[in-house]
Amino acid sequence: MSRLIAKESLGELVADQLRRSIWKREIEFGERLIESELSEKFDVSRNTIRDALKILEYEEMVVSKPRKGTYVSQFSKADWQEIIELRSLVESFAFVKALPSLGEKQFQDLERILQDMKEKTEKQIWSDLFDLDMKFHQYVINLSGNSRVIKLYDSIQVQIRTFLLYLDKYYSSHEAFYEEQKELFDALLTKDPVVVDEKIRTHIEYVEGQFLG
Amino acid sequence: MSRLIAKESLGELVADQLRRSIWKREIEFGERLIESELSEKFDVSRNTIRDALKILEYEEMVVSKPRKGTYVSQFSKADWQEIIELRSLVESFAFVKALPSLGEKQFQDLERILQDMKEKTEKQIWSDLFDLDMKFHQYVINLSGNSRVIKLYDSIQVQIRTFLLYLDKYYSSHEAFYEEQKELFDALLTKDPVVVDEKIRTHIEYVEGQFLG
DNA sequence: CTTAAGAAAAGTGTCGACAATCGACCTTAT
DNA sequence: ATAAGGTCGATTGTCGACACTTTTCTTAAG
Repeated sequence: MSRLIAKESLGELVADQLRRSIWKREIEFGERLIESELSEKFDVSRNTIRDALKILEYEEMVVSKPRKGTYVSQFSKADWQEIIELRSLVESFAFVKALPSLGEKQFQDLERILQDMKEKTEKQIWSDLFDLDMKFHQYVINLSGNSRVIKLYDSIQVQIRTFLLYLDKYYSSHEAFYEEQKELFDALLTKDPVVVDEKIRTHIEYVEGQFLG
Repeated sequence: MSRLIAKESLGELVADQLRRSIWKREIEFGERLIESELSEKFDVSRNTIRDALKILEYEEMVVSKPRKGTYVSQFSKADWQEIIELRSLVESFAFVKALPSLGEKQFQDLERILQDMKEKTEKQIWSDLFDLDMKFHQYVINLSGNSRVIKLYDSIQVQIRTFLLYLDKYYSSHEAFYEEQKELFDALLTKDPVVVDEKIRTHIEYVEGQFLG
């Protein structure tokens, strides 16, 4: 990944921290982020903070109104629908496009991730389970080979991660979550574009849609 | 300067200027952009220039390597294929999604744009023709109602505009360009999702694909 | 000549300070 | 009591300066 080649800039580092803080709920949704405060807290210049906020803004994790300030995004149901719609579109496209690149090795890698998920399912550790889920999807997307789609998905995924954090309150069964993923894996095994496309859409709808009554 | 109207930040303003400069070929593809030079040229601080460059980077109009500098993007054929692929995906989705919102008024608006295109076609003014083409597509996309898709398309469109500027060297017939657009309009009139989806994909392929032998 | 090492120049990353703007509070006249 | 208008503190927008990295130039040895 490009991030490993070029050591992250200070701004990206701060953005990572902030993102995690949001995920951990140390920062509330809708909360206002004040540059000078953050500047002091992270012990970097306000300028660097602004860089970080711009990254988060690109990911739609924060919204900033000129001369008003920047606030942590509050996702409405309409927002989630938009995100899911976009994710579904991009992901089904990328998955189908990745099919030709799925060989022995790739399936083994994916199976390993699935295996890890099974463990985490037994241990009931939601956050790890989500991370693995994202890893699984990202792995396939990367095989699609369209760098712009990959980059786009990266930013969608940040939002998805935020969404899944909400989900754990509503989504009761770890096992069902795992089973769903397994079915997706099986769909990939068929290497049939129509099957995969169909499965992706129902998968996303199943995993995420049920929250949006 | 007395830009009292300026809702846009100084950075965005500079980004606009730079974008145009690239389109006008006042700045070459692949050229290195030096912050301090631009800072002097536009008479703003280097910090503001950095903001502008970040915007352009988001649009993929420039590429910047940490501590190395930022360069105007040089699009390879592979890049164009990626862009066209992504455009095709996003646009066919958005067009179909916009169908229910297409009423009397909307068709009239579109017809007017088409009319303008006809004029420009006769006058053989490529750049205006392209602008109208983009306006047409954007109009429909906006009706799709998914703000994330709209935002995504905005950034794709900047690249498309750059592409079309290349195209005019290879694309000889103004009339054919107009006729294609007219067919797209007719497809919309049917309000049939399958027809529209199909037409969008062939339209984009036709207009842009032929350049990529 | 070619190449390597090191000095100088150029350019980017980061910082603290000042200016412009916004929002809350207070005053005052109806 | 309330609404228009003014004042002040808080916060963002913009700037110039310095630190550090990369590139270029110089020069001397092989």
